[in-house]
Parts: sequence; C-alpha cells; structure tokens
Amino acid sequence: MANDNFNECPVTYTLDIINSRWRIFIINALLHDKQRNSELLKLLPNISQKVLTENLRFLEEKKIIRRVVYPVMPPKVEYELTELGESIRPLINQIYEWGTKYKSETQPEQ
Amino acid sequence: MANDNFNECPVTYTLDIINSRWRIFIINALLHDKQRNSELLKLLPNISQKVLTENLRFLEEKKIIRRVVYPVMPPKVEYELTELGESIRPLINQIYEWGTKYKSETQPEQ
DNA sequence: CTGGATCCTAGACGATACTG
DNA sequence: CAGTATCGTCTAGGATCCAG
Repeated sequence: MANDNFNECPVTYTLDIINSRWRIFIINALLHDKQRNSELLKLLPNISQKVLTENLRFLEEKKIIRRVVYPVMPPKVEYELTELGESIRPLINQIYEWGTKYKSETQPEQ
Repeated sequence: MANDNFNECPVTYTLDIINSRWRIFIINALLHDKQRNSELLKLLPNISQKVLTENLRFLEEKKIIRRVVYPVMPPKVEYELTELGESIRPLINQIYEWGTKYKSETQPEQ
C-alpha cells in the first residue's frame, strides 16, 4: 500500500464501501440470495427503514448491487449483487475469519 | 456468517476495529515497521494529533498495538503491532486487492 | 409493500492552544 | 517530542410519521 497518495490508494476505495455499520451485513445477506426490502429488514435486526434505503442507494450507485423493480401492485422490489458485488465475498470471508480469531484470543473460553 | 445474533457475530469484532477513517492506515504503517508518534503524523497526511492519539489508544486497548515508552529526555515513544495486530495483514491485503479490482472496473483506463 | 420527509443525537474528526 | 484540553463541524444512524 502506497502511503504517499491516499486518495488514489486502492485501500480507500474498499474502505469507502465497507466503513459502515450495515453495508457489510447487507452485502452478506445478498451473498446468500437476492432479497426484498422487507426481507432485509428482517435479516438486519435494528436497522431502520431509512438507513436501509440510504445504504441500498449508496451500494447501487457504487455498482455493488442492482435494484430490480417489478411493475405490480402491491410494489415488489428485489435487490441483488452485481458481479462486482459478488467479488467482495473473499473480503467478507477474511473479515469473518479475523473476527473469529480476534474473539478467540481476547475472550478465551466462555 | 450467522445473521441471527449480530453482537456475537465475528464480523462485528472486525468491523469494530476497521470502521474508522484512519485505523487501517495506522495498522498498515506499523505493518512495515514500528513508528514514533511524529513519524505517524508524517505517514498519515491530514490526520490531527488528537485523532491519532485517540486511535492509538483505542488500538492499544484492543490489543492490536503496543505502546513502548523510553524514559529519556526528550520523550521517546514507539508504537508496534502485537502478534494479534500482525495477524491482520491478510485482511489488509484483501482490502487492497479488492480496491484495486474495484478501481479498474469502475474507472477503466484513465 | 416500498420508501420519502423530518427531526434529533452521538460520535468521529478537525483546528488551535498549551504543557511536562 | 508526545501528548492534553477545548471547541466546533459534519454526518451516519435512529425514531417517527406519512404516501403511492
């Protein structure tokens, strides 16, 4: 990682996506399967509708997810990962793995 | 990743560490070598002394870094990664790699 | 069902001055 | 040199109500 030009550093692009309380969890949910708005609300306990929408819009703009609207009544909207979004899987695995290690080393048994 | 219990989810532990504008960069700097306070200020352009200190204290409490004080005048303090801190390297590599991919796919050639 | 509109709070971050 | 002490700013996130 180059320390000289932060704005151009690849790390900055990734942090822009994952530095959020919810985005990793949203992406993870979509990694399992496409999800509707109401389903995400159930999968992500405690997230508010407003924050969910904000993050979905953000991830859509960043080309991580795709918003699929069905012209029916009542409304039906599905969110799914783009190919670029799918490519984040190894990163999430790494985040999960290090968290497991961290937990086991700082909270030994019980 | 279990979606049922967020507070116990390993992902949460990792996000707790990296969800910050500066922490990943601080850890990355220490991944190269131990650093003094003034050196970190140079390596991390635009970070303020206050924010640097706050994050160093945080990382120390989380057992990611070690603060080494030399009883000399003028004061000399060095920060270095613990073994747990070193173990974060693959994660940072992954963050770097995905950022590279993201940049190349969203900003093709120039 | 999806999600827009408001209002509010906490906490991260930034700028500056001062100290052993 | 390595901080501490203040004060100000900014924004993600939370809570609630309303609408097509």
